[in-house]
Amino acid sequence: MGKKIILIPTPPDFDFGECLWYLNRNFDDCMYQVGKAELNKLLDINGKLVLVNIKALMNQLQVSVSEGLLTEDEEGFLVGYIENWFDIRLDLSPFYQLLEQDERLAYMATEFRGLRLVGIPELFEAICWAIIGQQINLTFAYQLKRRLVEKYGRRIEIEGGVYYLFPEPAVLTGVSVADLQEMQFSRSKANYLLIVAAAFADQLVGKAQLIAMADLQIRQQALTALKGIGIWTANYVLMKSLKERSCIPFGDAGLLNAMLKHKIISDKQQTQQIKDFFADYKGWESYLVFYFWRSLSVKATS
DNA sequence: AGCCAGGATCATC
DNA sequence: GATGATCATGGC
Repeated sequence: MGKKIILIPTPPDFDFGECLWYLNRNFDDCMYQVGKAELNKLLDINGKLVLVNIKALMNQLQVSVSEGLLTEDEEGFLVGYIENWFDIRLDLSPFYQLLEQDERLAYMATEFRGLRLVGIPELFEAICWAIIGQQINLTFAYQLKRRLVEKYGRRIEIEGGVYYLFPEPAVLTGVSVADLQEMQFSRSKANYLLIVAAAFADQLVGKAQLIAMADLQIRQQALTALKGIGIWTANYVLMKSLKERSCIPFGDAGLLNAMLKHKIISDKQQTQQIKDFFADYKGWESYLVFYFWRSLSVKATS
């Protein structure tokens, strides 16, 4: 790998191991590779394809890149990307205090401590991933994403490993519904993906535009204006890509199962109980959702 | 075999 | 504005 190592300081309530475990839980995500205590991901930095390697040491992340030298700006971009990806610059102690007030959830504050809301910084990727994941099980969803990425995404090969970028919108606009159906996307889902790709290619939608909007409700409206994006998808995307703190993907199958599991509801129809429960987590709704999702995967006892 | 999956849309009441 | 049917396909 590259000679230069970039250091990113991390706060006390940050645990890279917990984040890695989440990334690697039971699924096969093609957008990164988790190794033993390290993470590799291909990034497009200012037009350069750069394989990034991340490890944790003491209170910092050690980041090295495959390409020779990055300019100061490019390095700044990379650091910002990683800080955003792992939501590093956030004090989680208020959230843990809230969890500890509920005996059903208090264990999360210790077992999951240091786990950050792992995001999807690229907005286009986040939207596509949310659409892919609509109404199908995650195992199948990850398969679909892999087929899409391996067919239409840019790639590099380094030391025998193959690493991918998520496909560009402009590439997907040249793809037909039938092409995607061959990969076992449903017709409607294929349609949605192409609509979103066209909107991005035409610059009708973008992360900067979304961030510039006045508030959460306006952002939700901007997203749900696109066919195929309902309120669940909008909230998922805002949580994962813009790090909105108060997004609740109501109706989410995983969220409902987690709330059943923790006996916060006894029936998936109890929408009012769900809203009431989240009312105590103002400003931390997204984190609570994320920790609920985390709770659905169980670590093997060794 | 049958229900479920990190839903959205459209028609209809 | 609420509900219900329909879509679509693999996992378990």
